[in-house]
Amino acid sequence: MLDKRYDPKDIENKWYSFWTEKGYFKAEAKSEKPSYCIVIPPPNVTGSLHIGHALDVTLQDIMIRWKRMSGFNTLWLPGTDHAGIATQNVVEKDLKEKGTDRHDLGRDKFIEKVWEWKQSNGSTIINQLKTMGASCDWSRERFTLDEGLSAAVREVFVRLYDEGLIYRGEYLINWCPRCNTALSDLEVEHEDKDGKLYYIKYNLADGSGSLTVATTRPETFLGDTAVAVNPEDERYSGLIGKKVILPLIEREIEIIADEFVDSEFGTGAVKVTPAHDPNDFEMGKRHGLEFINILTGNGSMSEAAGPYKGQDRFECRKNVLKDLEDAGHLENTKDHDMSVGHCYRCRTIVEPFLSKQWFVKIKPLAEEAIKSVREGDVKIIPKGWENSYFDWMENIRDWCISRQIWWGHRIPVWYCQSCEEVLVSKDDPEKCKCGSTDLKQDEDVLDTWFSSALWPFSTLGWPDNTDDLNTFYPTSVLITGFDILFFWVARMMMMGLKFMGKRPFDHVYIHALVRDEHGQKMSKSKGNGIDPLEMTGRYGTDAFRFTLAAYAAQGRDIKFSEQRVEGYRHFLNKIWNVSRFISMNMEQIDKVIEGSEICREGSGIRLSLADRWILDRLASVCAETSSALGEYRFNDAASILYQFVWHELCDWYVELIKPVLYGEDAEAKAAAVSTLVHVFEIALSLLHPFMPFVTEELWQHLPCLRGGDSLCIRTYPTTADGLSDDKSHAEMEIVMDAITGIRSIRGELNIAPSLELKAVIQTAHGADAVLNENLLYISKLAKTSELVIGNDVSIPANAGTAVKDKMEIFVPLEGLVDVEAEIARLSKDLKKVEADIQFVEKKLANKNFVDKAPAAVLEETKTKQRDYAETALAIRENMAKLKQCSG
RNA sequence: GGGCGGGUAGCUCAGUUGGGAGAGCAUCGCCCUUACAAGGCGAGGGUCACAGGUUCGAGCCCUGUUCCGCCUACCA
Repeated sequence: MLDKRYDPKDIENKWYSFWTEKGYFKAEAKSEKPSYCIVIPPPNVTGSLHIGHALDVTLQDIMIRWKRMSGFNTLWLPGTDHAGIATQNVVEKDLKEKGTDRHDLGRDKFIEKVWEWKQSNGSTIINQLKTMGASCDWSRERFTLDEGLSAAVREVFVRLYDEGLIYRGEYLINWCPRCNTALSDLEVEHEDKDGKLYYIKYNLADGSGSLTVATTRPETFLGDTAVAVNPEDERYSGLIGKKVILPLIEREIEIIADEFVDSEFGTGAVKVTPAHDPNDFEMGKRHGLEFINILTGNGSMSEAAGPYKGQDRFECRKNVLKDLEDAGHLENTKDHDMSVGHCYRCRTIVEPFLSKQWFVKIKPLAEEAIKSVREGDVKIIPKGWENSYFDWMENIRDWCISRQIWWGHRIPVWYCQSCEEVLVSKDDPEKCKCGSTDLKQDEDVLDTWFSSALWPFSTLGWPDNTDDLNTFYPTSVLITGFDILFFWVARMMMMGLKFMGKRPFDHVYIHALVRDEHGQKMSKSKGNGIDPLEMTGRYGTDAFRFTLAAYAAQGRDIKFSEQRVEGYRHFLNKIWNVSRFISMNMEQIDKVIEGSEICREGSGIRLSLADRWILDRLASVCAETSSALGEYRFNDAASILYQFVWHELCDWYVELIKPVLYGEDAEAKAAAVSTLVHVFEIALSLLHPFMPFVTEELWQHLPCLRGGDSLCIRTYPTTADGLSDDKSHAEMEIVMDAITGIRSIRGELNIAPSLELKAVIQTAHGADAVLNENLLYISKLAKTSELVIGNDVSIPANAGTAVKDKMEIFVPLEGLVDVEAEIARLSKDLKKVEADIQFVEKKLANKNFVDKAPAAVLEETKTKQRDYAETALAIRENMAKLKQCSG
């Protein structure tokens, strides 16, 4: 016998080991079955599971388990990302604590250290995925820096280079002075800040006056090589071509005219610093200006900064301002909102920095990726994200892919030290064309996202032509958060189309971001994160998973509330307990009838109304669940199942069959228990993708297993596992009306549930036959001692009443409650109905409505009018009778 | 600067072609009825942000306002 309460701990470990030992998660490289494949968004090896992963993994696992049960050759391919900068930062921090750094160690030793770190810590996140129940094929686990993937990276680099789509050049890029590396545009996070706009006065070289420029970064004036004004700006037209002298350092620069300058902004004159500002960079090129780099890689001032050399950039800003002020050159300071770029790995403010880097010429790749979505080859769900995708793709700029770090895919480019030759090669070259063996490989590594862009095919064996590749590419769906739509999804699109000639996935499902209660992104630095492992520990993985699924409405962020997890833990407990109830009653019958037999038309099994009703509901629920999952409506699927299991199966069906189970009719008992077992088994199957552990545990306790050794490979239910039956559905509703009617009278008048009541039901529209055939349901569920039912019954005078669709219910109150209370209750009801009547009659009095509304709507309204009138009349009569009694 | 999403019950959120607003939790009342008190039964609770418009009819469609969140941008 199961415990009274559900305790998830042991159960989760037990079944996860069982599944993996049996190899249920393993995909077949070749199969007759249709394939279904998801590649996991590889978490960083440095990472630990956060709630975003938890959501991501849960949704993927739901789809994978659903498809696996539905007969697909299913592959969920797991793995991790080497996360260049992040991982290097972690290991460097370790080294720092030990009083050393990577430069002391040297490149090879350092990389060795990182691999050591990876070996001992890299599986943390993988193990956490397992605790979430992820049914990945672990035999296919990949790492972005493993041998196969590295080969793919080199293949891609070389081919793009050969096609002229990869080039090297000196440009202004984003530089993180703390990580000491270039970053792509995407790796810079902008943050709005209340800044200042400083007005600096530059004297004209000829002594004829001065010119004032405005800037947010005053220290960059040290690198100014011009001042620009708009050619149309009459204020400055006489100054173009003249020179000004930079204060403090006394350098002469020219005043130039450029249309870029906005005369409205600041003073209309712009200081031009070509080596430290993207606009100025362009202007510098247009006008052939000098590029003076005033910074070093670590953010301190360079030789070119003259007296400020060696100062930190922010220290320098302070000093420059002070010196300018002292010299009378700081004319004004105004508040100015601006956005400042930060490194997405370490939050340090990034600098536009001139350096030699590798780039991907991306427009040609983007064009194909745009086309693919535009033409519906790849579907993005929800569709709203397509706009963002197009917008980004259409305005895309070349991708800086080189990083000045050590951990990553080293750029496969060698420079001959004897001649000028540049060798780009998949394999390490031994000698140059010139015969020299003195080759030096490029020091830089590739952007981590370069390798993850290849993930959907590199993990399946590419560039080799493998069975996996043939079977599983294109993959079925990519499930991820929108935060990496550009970083990753867009780039996979480009690379997949380019190198496979086919889309990487059929669907992209973009799920919400999990935020805290204030709608803030959860993050370590804010300390507002919810630890998923804490959730699984406290409530069990299944409850947590179900919560995430129930939250996952399309196109809306999740503001996570722990209370809701608690609610779903109660749901698990409910399921657990109905299972106990089933076990207890199993012994009542000799043999459980097979579900297939129960649901077979003409099987000859005598099913009760309740049996037929729950089987009808089951058929609908099977259909609705699958259709919701097919459209990625996870929250709908979850709530359909919740509603069905708790309220229909537990609250109604179990209660309805109790009288049969405790009765003497062996045949009815067998039918009821068998139906209960069947419906429960199907419900477990439907729920399994959402809550794999508890459903497996309970399924294993069921007597007649149809699907084999494990629920996770049982066939997913379809409508054929239920029995559609409109008639029973309609009849059951009549019975339920009678029960809820009596319960309502009892509840509102505070009559103890234990007290048995007499009830008189005046019926219409054939309800009498249905009710009379099902007296037992009503007497047990509504706790009645006597039931009088008919189209023409004698109505008790002093009674609580309820008016329903096809019946009027009377519960004699003699001695039970005071009549005044019931009159008060009825006048409340009457008020409600009278408002209804008013509402409907107003509509019908409107000529426009009668003329223009569709016939069906008009008819419905008229029917309502009649029904309301009847109800109101009945209530008034009942009140009158009560008043007579009391009066 | 541009774009996107949102403002629905005390809280967290659903609401799929426009026909009288729903769930879970919380609240209140009655119950320890032998699957479950992590439970059962019953009940209360909403000017669907605001203002216009289209329509016989608007939470839903259109316009504007406002508040919140996010994305994006070569905003000196």
